[in-house]
Amino acid sequence: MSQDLRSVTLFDSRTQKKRLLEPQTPGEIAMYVCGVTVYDLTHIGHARVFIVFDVLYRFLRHLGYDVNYVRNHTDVDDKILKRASEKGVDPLELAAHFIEELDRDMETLGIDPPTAEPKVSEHIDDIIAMNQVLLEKGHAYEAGGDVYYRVESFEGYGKLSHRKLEDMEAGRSGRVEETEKKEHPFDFALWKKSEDDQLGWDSPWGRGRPGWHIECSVMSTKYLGDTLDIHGGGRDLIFPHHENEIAQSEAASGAEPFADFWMHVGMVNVAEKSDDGEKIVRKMSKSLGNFWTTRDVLNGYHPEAIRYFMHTTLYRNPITYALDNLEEATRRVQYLYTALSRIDRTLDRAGYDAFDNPPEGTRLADGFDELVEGFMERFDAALADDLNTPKALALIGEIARAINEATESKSSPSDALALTLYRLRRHLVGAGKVLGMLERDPTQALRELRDLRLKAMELDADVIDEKVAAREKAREEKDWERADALRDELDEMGVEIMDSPEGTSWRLL
RNA sequence: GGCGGCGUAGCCAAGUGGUAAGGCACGGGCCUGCAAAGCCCUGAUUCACCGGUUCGAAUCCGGUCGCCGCCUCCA
Repeated sequence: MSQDLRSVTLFDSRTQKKRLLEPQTPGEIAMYVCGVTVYDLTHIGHARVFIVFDVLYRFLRHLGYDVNYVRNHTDVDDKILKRASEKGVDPLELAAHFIEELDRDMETLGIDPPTAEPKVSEHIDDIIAMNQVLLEKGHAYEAGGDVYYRVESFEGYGKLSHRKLEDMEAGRSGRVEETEKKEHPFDFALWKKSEDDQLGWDSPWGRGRPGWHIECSVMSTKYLGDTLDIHGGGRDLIFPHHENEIAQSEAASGAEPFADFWMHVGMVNVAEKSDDGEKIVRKMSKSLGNFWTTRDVLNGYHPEAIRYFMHTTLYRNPITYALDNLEEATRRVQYLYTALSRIDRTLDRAGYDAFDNPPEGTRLADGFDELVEGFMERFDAALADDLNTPKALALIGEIARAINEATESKSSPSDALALTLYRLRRHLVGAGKVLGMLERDPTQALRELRDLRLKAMELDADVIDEKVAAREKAREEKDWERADALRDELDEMGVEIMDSPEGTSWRLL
């Protein structure tokens, strides 16, 4: 396929510039994203990466690209071995368990499954094969059952992270593992010897297991070829993980570049109090122990609210996880779904189910032409500019405002207004789909949002409904004093009352 | 010490050479029995600070200050 697809500009971390995405095969995209080392539940830093690339995946397909999206699970790793031995379980079973948990969280978040999700444990032979190639080409050496990559053999080492081996030496200060086995302190393990009681596979160098970086080089090229159009992951993977992947892949295949675009997602920060009471904002990470699991956050907030929150900041910038921000995002999602439900209500009033085939000669209502006609183009342009989701959200907000404006009147809508509402809904839902939002039935979504709040506030919907009903009765009797007293009671509980011609509804704040 | 990023209204956050999107909060109005929701109006002569380039800079260059990330496992 090579018809006119909208051109997409992305920021490439290697060249540190925005550039036009020009896939090797027109119309097709080969994309690889580093997944998670599965020894625990995912945290929302992982969730951010998954959401960002989910949007890219959705957007590229929305434009008509055929996307081959591979995201791995690292299920063989020393952290997994450590955790498994602590718990006295089999490492591969531990990993399998956390892959299931990850799948559960990502499904809840509405992450579309990638084309393939390969695991290290299923590619040991391929890893051994790439090691052999690297050994043959002199880019690797064996040392006492281990195999190391010889960083000085690769001229471009450092080209992604923009640093030189010499510069790193200056700051190393004993932090890089030095063994007498290594020729150079920055040489890294492609294969590690396993003790008898450790997980391992037979290899030409004895029983062992893969090093950390090799699995991504192997799996990406196996599924997508020697040159990827896009390779992504969290910012913190730039060095050493992605730098090492380049060294391995380019040295093994001889093809350059390994990836045309390197995309890196900014860190999720968290605000904390330091020891002396100062407010500090710093990176969320396992090693700092200041992380929120995706599961925790999902227990308190709607998946679409989490997605909305992630979309409020450009993917490359850091984002600060804060309850206020999640709550604001929740209210925005509520606002958007409320707008959708207003359309249904208004169209129902006029007896319209849909407006696929508007009556002959029907035009848009006055004042809505510009917004309705150019919308998807503007929306696509926002995302085509390096995934500018904040701008995309602003545009979505315009549609919702227009819907609310168009549904202000309590009377039956004209044909023109019905058509306008129909088109606005299509835009809102269509744009939402690209961001992985607004795909639920509005009534259902609003109920889900409400139920989450009920749970968080430990309230019972029946109790609220009773009070609301009692207030409605009082209102019918024009007993304003009693009605207002009941509303005050509800208000105390955090329940907000909304009267409308269709009756009284409520929501939680 | 090396490399990279950021500093835009009370808060969150786009914009990166052509004269400051959007959201939240605040204030005013419409609607309402009163509210809420929704809608309308309202806020930065200014983009950390100091110089420079330019007809023109938040946007480019140099410097200063502050914050953050990577250089060790990390998404």
